[in-house]
Formats: sequence, C-alpha cells, structure tokens
Amino acid sequence: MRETSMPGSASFFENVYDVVRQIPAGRVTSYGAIAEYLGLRGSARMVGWAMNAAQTPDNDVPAHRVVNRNGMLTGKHHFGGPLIMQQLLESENIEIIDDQVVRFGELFWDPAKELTS
DNA sequence: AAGCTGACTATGG
DNA sequence: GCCATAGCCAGCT
Repeated sequence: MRETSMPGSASFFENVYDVVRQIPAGRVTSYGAIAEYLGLRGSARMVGWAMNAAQTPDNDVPAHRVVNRNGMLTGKHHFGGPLIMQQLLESENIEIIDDQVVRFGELFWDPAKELTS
C-alpha cells in the first residue's frame, strides 16, 4: 500500500480507499456495504467521511462509484460540482436518472461477496 | 476537554 | 409512502 500518508496516520481511511479502488468500472457500491465489510457496520458515515478525505489529488479513489443505500448520488456535491459525479458514472456506462443509479441492484458491487475474504 | 457535525442507515409514526 | 428520530464513530472547533 502506498504509505503516502503521514507517519502514524494508519486509519480505516486507507482501508476504505483500498476497497473503493477495487471497485470495477461500471459497478457501484454503498457506504454501508463498505462500512460493514470493514467492520464499521452502522457507521456508514465514517465511510462517507473517508471519501471526503479521498478528494485529495494524491488518492486514486473512485469515490464516484460509491453511493448511498438507495443508489442516489448523495455526495455529488462534494466532487467540486453537482454534476461531476454523474458524468463520471455515465462515462463508465452507468445510467443515472434523477441523481439515482439505474439498475442499481444489478450494478451493485458488494466487497463482502466479491472480495471473498 | 467537551460538543457539534457529517458523502449513512434503520426504525417508528 | 413520507417525515421525524436515534445510533454510529472519527475529526474539527
């Protein structure tokens, strides 16, 4: 892993990044799924918060592939623009209607199942 | 040091 | 079916 972070800052943030980076293009996942995979479970907010920190140019974390449980682009406004997230997803053949991922159930990528720890 | 906030989720009314 | 409340944990003021 890239110890680009500061010394001693090893936190679940890197765990989140690692999982998000493994999300295949054209797929999406939810905060809760990642949180549960990391053992945070109900603390899906922490995952979202990790995404907030993932906005740094040093990270290659496709945070746009992470949406809420409804498949809604809740964090779209945090990408520097309210349409950035949608455009990124559309560029990966993911259809977005009304800030929501179409066929979210089909595109959903569960780390707990796909990564088979 | 203590309290608030937050890119969520589940439950209740 | 929609609105309100509670639980969650880590970072910031």
